[in-house]
Amino acid sequence: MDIPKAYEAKNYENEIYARWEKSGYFNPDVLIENGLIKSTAPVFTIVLPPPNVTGQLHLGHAAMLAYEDLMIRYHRLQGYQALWLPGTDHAAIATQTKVEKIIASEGKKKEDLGREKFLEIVRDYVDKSKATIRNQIRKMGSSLDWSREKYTLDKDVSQTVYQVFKKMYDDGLIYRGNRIVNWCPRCQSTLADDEVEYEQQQANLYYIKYGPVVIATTRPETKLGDTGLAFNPNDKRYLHLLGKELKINFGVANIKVKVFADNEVDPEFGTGAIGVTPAHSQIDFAWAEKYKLPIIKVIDEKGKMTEAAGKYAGQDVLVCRENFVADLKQAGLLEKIEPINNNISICYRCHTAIEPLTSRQWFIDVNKKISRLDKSLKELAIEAVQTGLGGKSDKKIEIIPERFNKVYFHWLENLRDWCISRQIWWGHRIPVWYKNKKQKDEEAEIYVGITPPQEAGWVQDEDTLDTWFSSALWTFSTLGWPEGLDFKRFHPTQVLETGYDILFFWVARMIIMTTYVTGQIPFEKVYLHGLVRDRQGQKMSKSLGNGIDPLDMIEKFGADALRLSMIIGVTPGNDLILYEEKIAGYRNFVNKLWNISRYILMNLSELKLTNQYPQAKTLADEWILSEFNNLIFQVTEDLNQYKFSQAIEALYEFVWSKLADWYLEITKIEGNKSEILNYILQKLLILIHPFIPFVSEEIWTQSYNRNKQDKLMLMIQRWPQVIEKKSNPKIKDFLVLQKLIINLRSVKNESGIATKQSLPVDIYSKEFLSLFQQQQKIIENLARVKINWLDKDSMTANNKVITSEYSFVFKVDIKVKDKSKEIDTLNKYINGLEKKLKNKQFLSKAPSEVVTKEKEKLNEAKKKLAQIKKHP
RNA sequence: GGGUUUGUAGCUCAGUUGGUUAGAGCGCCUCGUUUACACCGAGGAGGUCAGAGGUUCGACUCCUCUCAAACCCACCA
Repeated sequence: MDIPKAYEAKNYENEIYARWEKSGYFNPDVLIENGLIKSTAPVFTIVLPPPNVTGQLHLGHAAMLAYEDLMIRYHRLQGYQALWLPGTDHAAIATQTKVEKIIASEGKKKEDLGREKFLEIVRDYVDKSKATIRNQIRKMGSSLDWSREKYTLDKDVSQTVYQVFKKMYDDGLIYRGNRIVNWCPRCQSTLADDEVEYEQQQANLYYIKYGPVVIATTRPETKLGDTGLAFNPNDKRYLHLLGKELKINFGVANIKVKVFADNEVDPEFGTGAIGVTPAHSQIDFAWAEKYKLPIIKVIDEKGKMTEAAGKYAGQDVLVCRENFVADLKQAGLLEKIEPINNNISICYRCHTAIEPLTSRQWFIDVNKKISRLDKSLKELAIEAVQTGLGGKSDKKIEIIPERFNKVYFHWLENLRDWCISRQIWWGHRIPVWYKNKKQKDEEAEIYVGITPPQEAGWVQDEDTLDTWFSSALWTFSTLGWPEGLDFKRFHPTQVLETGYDILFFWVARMIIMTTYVTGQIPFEKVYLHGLVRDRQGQKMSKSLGNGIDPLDMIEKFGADALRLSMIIGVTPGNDLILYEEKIAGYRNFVNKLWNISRYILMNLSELKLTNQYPQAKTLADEWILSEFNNLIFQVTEDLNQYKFSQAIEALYEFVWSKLADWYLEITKIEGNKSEILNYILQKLLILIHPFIPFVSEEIWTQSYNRNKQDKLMLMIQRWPQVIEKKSNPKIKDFLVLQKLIINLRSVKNESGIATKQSLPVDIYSKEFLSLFQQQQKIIENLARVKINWLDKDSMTANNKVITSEYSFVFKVDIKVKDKSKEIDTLNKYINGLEKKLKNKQFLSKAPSEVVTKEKEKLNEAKKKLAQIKKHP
């Protein structure tokens, strides 16, 4: 048989994926059509978190694909209708920015091209990018149903987007308002609150004479737009001013401010008095609503001062700041400047400083009660996780790990209205038309619809929707909501698996929108994975240059090894540290499995698919079958509880430490194991397939599917059943046997005796003599010794004797290392146990089984000690 | 300011509801090519479980505090 010694993943993986894909079996409908599962089989659905169309596959994606494919393949093997639905996201700002950069390198600007021409270029770019990412996803072995692939800008998906917009508008949940928003002057667009990041910065705190008081501010130029003066109600310094309207003279400009007191003012900061600028600060805007202050916008969308800023109109914000401060100084109004550590808000995409300003935008009202439900969006989303919605999807959403519940609730409770309009071109254009007027006109007559109004002359809103608006609909917009058969079959989905970093951006918003639109939860479980970090624990990123390219790793070690490196030792919600040696280590495991099957194939004339439980003929057989049975139980249990790491660790341990290191070695001694090896290999490949699909399928092909028939492929086999629940009492005998062999090897090794030299030993055991005699061949072969059985009388103190915890004794005519250290630790152990057993509290309060156990331990230890002392 | 997580062998991590002399992989040391595998085998060294208290008959495990690291939310006008 010409099976290579080493498994070279890259020689097999592409061909295997092609076979899987060609079979059509990623699509549950095809399995039904072929009679491989019943149409009544339970459903298990995951929608793939759609990667951005801009991107290359990175390790975050790779991890996501590994976990999701694992779940899908497990359920497919369990006989479910397993649907994993692929798709991509148009990623509005990210994509537009990327293409802008590309055309900029050719010296072009999007404004010169015009909207339509620019969008054409973006579409071309997206087409290419999509093809790349699709193939990269395939490289990981992802068993996605490509026939159902979706894209956020697909016609039907877009249709759903517009439909939902209209529904929300009709329900009064979407409104247009002139409110404060986060404005990115570079992107020239609004951002949602959670798209804003913060960065610490050294800034100046300017103390400015402000009529009768002094205020402190880091942004003097905004003071031109002040309409209020605030202090804390307990601050007696300013109480006399409460309710007054003050004229403030800045020398170069005059403003009018209303004085009010609010608990949110910190009297300790600065002078305790604040100039309030409703148009350019989130909290000031809220105060303006509360205390009915006028709103004066002094900074525009380009980051320049407006007409309202008087002589500074048209200046850049920073230029104005400089000029204004100079003017204040001149007028003797600048008291002092203090350095201060300040958090400034920046755009999460381009890190430009955010300019909060008022603007006429579209918002989703998260607090308004939906009349037919008498609940707000916020309440609905909380309910979905807290108690469940009742009705068809009465399950409540379970977040794994659970601790993220708290984070989720906290976020929702503090959620403000969500600004959904973006001033960029790439995305879903807002389905709103204005009659003969420009959208800036507040009084414009509005038409909201899925299609444009019939009459001529209506002008569509220039803006597009926040990319997360369409992503929020993803579980049902991809399944043909509301009438599609797939929607009825596969929604709610079972699991959403994604990174915890988009819990708010995406997961929470899906819950908000889906519960509102469909009355169902979008998914039953949320499995959150962590971030992939480098060896130093740093986040992998392009700018740091510490990123590992998953495609390189696949090329070098194979997709299976990469998958293992991201599953083993990883728990949900926790970050994972990845580096090349780790992946190489798991490549070795894959190779080990390969060689195990190689050995089996070389020794077995024939491999047969069978469900016949094999007959155990020897102690070793009993042991391995019992261990394997436990393994089936363990892996199934762990996977049902989403403990992926524990499941594969159990498999790893079985394959390497039990099957390869012991049982296969014993087959070389006992021979004639085809029935058992056939059984174990067959079922083991099924158990391990969700973790390492490629190598398992390849071994399967060589063992059970040499003609490469679709219907015989591993990916559609049935998950093995646990045969017997009780553990076999004979197993303990095998453990004793192992112990003896390990002890013998240890003696040989430490005495410097060559492994291959067959060492003569005398063995005596009171308890296990017959066991050892029965297993003599195994002992002699595995430990490389020649046994002479002793009876008790022939024991003498003259020979060096080794004891084991199972109270057997063997003596050999060689030097054995000093035992004093072992005696020390044993003595300590015994003392501890004796103390414990003399303790009346322990005897009375501890459960009797524990006490018995401790007594047994003490006896064992004493016996052992006695034997060591007798034969030092 | 509020919150979360983490701290166990040189490194990466397990350790189920408190009941072993605390485990694994990698790395390290010694030996080794025996009918699959050197991407291997055998043996071995290595830990006062961050620290201090407390609860308990008993704590790596539960509670409190301290120290250290990472992250999230709010935000300083």
